[in-house]
Amino acid sequence: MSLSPGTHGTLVVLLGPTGVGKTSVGVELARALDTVILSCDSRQVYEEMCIGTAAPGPEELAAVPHFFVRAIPVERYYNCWEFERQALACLEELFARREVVLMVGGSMLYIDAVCRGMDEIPDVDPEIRASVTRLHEREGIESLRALLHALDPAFYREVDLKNARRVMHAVEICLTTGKPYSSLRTGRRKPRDFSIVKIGLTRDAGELRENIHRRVDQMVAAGLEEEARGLYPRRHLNALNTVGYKEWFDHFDGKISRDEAIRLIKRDTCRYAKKQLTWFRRDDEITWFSPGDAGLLLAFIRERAGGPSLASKF
RNA sequence: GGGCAGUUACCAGAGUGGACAAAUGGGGCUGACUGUAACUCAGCUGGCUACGCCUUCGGUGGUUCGAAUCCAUCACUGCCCA
Repeated sequence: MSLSPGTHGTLVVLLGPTGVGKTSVGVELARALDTVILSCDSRQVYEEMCIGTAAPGPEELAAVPHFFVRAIPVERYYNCWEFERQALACLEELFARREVVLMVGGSMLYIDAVCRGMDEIPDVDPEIRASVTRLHEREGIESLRALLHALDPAFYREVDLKNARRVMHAVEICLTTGKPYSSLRTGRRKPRDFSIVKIGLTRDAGELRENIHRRVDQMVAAGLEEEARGLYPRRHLNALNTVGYKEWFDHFDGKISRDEAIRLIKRDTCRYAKKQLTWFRRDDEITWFSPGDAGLLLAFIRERAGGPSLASKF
C-alpha cells in the first residue's frame, strides 16, 4: 500500500493520557511512516523541564527529528495561540517535502489549536494583566465580575463566574482590545489545508495508574529532585505551575516531606490523565487504539492517509 | 486486675434528645473549559420504583411522642495505675 500523495498532506495526531506510551509508539510510528514528529505538549516545549515532563530523550530524538521539544526557555510566556501559529508554519514547511507528519502529545487545548484553530485575539498587554491581577488580589473576584458585567454583559452571562482565571482573562481582553471579549469569540473552526487523522492511545485504568507510578519512580531515580531544585528560584513562572515540579517546591518550602511530594506527584499525574481522558472523550473524531496494537494502528493510518476516505470526514 | 477515654459514612473528624443521611477536610467519581490549559473551575459521594420513601452513627436491650445523642450490658481500641 502506498502513501499516495494527498493534495495537501495528512497530519496524523497521536494523543492520549499522560503515561500511556505516546512517546515510544510515536517514534515507532514515525519511523514506519518515514516522517518526523511535531510535539504537542505544553510543558515539554520548555527547555529546562526535561525529566519531570518525560520529554523524549536523546535516543528518541536521535531516532526521529522532533519539533517543539525543549524549544523555549521557561521564562518565555507561551500559549496555545502562539503554538497554533508556530505549529502551522512548521507544518507548512514539513508538508512541502512529505505527505504525512506525526503530531504527538496530550495537551488538549494545544491539539485543538492546531486541528480546529483559535480565534484571532490579540495577546494581552502585560501591564493590563498585572493590574487586573492586582485588582483581584486586593479586592477579590467580586470587583472583577462587576468590571466584566460592565465591559461585556454577554460574556458575563455565560462564564463560570466562580472561575477567577476565566473572568480575569475576559476582562484583560476587553481592556487590551477595547472591545467586548464575546465579540471576538467566534468558536468557528478554521479550515486547514491538510487532512487530519486523530489517533487516541488508551489502556486499562489500573494499568495506566501503575505505569504512571512506575514512571514517577524512574523520574526520581533519574534526578527529578535536582531538576526541580534548579528551577526553584523561578517557581512562580507559569511554566512551573506543573505537576512534578510544584510538589517539590512545596517540599523545598518545608510544607511536605520528600516522600509526600513523590506520593502527590503520582496522585496528581493520575488526576491529570483523567482530565485528559474527560476532554478527549467528547471528541468523536478520535479513533482509539491500545499501545500494544501498533500494527493495527499503522494499517489504519496507511488506509486513512493514503485513501480518499479522508476527505469525507474533514 | 483497677481507672479513664473512645468506637460516626471510603478515611480523618464534628455532632451529645427533635432543624441529621448526619458539619468540615481528605480521598474518589462525574463534568466544564478558545490564549496561564500538566492551568483554572463546578457538581456528586448510604440505598431506592428518587420534589418522596427506606436502611445507617460498634452489637444487643431499654428510657422517650422522638435517640448518633440518655441508661444498661457485651465486644473491641487507646492511655494511666497495678
